[in-house]
Amino acid sequence: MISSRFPISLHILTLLDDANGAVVSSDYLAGSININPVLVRKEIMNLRKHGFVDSKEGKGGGSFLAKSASDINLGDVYKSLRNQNILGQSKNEPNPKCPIGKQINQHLNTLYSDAENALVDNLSKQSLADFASKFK
Amino acid sequence: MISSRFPISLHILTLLDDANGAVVSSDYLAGSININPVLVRKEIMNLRKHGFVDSKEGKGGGSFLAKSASDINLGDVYKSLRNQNILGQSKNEPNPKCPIGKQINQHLNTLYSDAENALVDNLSKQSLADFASKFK
DNA sequence: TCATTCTGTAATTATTTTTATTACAGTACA
DNA sequence: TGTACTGTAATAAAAATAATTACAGAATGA
Repeated sequence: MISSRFPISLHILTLLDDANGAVVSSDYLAGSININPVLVRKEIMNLRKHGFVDSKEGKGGGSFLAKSASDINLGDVYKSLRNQNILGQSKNEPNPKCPIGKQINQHLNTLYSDAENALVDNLSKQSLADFASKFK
Repeated sequence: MISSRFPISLHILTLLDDANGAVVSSDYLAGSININPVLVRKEIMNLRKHGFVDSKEGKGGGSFLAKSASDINLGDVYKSLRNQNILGQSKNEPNPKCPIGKQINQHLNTLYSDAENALVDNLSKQSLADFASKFK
């Protein structure tokens, strides 16, 4: 299943788009998503690192989109969440003495990265603006 | 990340293909995958339910492919693992008082099922025979 | 026929991953 | 200079996964 971080990130971005440039606090975001504010701040940290949002510290601070919603594409958001290669990464360690087990991870990884590319390509067809427009 | 059940199922199927019709015990499978035999038997139960494999009880028993490896396609294997719709299914319950939160799951689900279709279509390009041939 | 070697399956426990909570330093505003 | 935020670490709680134990039932073959 797509990491639950993806819906959180998308939710944040959608709310920020909805705020129309206004600064939004992590507490407000957490309230809408219904998760802990610290988790929100962690996701924002990632979104900021990837240039999707920016934040302002201190009183009256919060986050806002760092670029136009039409310049943020959902495939890129998805990709921003992977450490290396999200989808597969079999952490399982098959028996190296088995001729199949020995090489299966290598083949699985190829399979996964192809499949994941197809998924990302699909997500990339949509911008945050497209997605957010569904709420209007 | 794709459920870790997918690699397990694929591993099982690949080993059964490799066995060339011979009956393979869940202990042997578990040994190659390096997981608990009971987990293997559970996956086999699912694979059997979907007609990919069949099993023989009792002494000398085990599992074997129920159809030709070229008639088993990886997209179908993937699909056999989902309860309803694997990928997304935001279990998160956003705040219903928030105009965005209220409807986001509905939009996420659409997004997910499109993306998942793209992924499954990609996997469907490959049969078990194609996959297994990489090991030779 | 009966000991043996399997499967099927439930119940329980252990482990890992995910999420929430607490805490507090630092920043900016008024 | 108090207040309302962010940033971040550390810890605890909860949930999801996986392993283990256990045992009934099926098929085989000595």
